[in-house]
Amino acid sequence: MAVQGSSDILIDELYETTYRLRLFVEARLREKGASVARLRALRMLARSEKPLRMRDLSEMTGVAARTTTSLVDSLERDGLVERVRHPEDRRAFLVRLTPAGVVCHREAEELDREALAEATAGLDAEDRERLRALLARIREATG
Amino acid sequence: MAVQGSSDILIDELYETTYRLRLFVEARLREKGASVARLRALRMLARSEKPLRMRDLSEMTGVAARTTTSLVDSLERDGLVERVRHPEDRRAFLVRLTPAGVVCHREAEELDREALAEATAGLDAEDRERLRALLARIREATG
DNA sequence: AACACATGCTGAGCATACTCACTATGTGGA
DNA sequence: TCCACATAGTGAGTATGCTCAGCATGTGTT
Repeated sequence: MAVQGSSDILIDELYETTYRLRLFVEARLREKGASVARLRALRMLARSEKPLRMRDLSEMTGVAARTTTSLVDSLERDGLVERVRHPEDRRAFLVRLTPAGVVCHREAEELDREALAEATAGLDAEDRERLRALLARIREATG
Repeated sequence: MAVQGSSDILIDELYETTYRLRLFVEARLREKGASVARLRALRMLARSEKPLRMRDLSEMTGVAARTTTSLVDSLERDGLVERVRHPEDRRAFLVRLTPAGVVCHREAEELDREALAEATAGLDAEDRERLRALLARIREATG
């Protein structure tokens, strides 16, 4: 019982830490019209040599296809990406960064790096390895 | 640069771990018509001697007042809680568990304990303390 | 008593995620 | 060739969170 009680608290702290970290990063990204979800998509588009299909973007960012539709809608409204018909597959769209999207990505990436470095400043290399190992053990247990 | 790159990965792992853990727990709670958000509210109502004001429930669960309104709407639709007018403050409602809510809470609490114990089964007491300390250091850096 | 301000809750609207159902299109086998 | 099945994207609906605006009510001050 005492052991179970202690995992409750531990997991609460894990949730709380992740939540606060997210707020911390979101607050900085918002200044440049970005967000964690947006940055993930912009990053994949920037890394890719060629425009990406919606499907590929979904898989690379790790969210459901439907979520990508909404996200790309919003990025497109803001002029950061554009959808182009796939030249060979008429079902598909290709998504690519606009010049404004390239700029937004670059700035957001910089802010993200700064924020994450700041958030983990209290951890040295050994701490990071230790944390990584502990998190990996939880992931193993949760499939 | 290498250091910043490594915090990226570390934080991604933190997000990923929390996300998967959430799915793991949600899947179990769903069987009983509960969820993480619902359980948090049911738990506070169960712990309290007296019915709680919406405001108090918000503070105890750590979410915005508006979020509590929607959550209580949903719990009320499912017959797990009920709103009663506050006898002295006509602006306020008191929220209390119904008998069905008491049962749902008890079952969800049990499933939650099991799931969390399972998720953290790979960690001994020392690991937990270490993880807790590392998380605390991130929280310190993020305000 | 009356006004100013604070508090309690909810409507409206947004962001991020999900599932399920559907349309349009591609593809492989009979 | 044509039918069955798979795949690409999105509409509809839901859950969980947020902010801002607004109404009703409480409270304290003059």
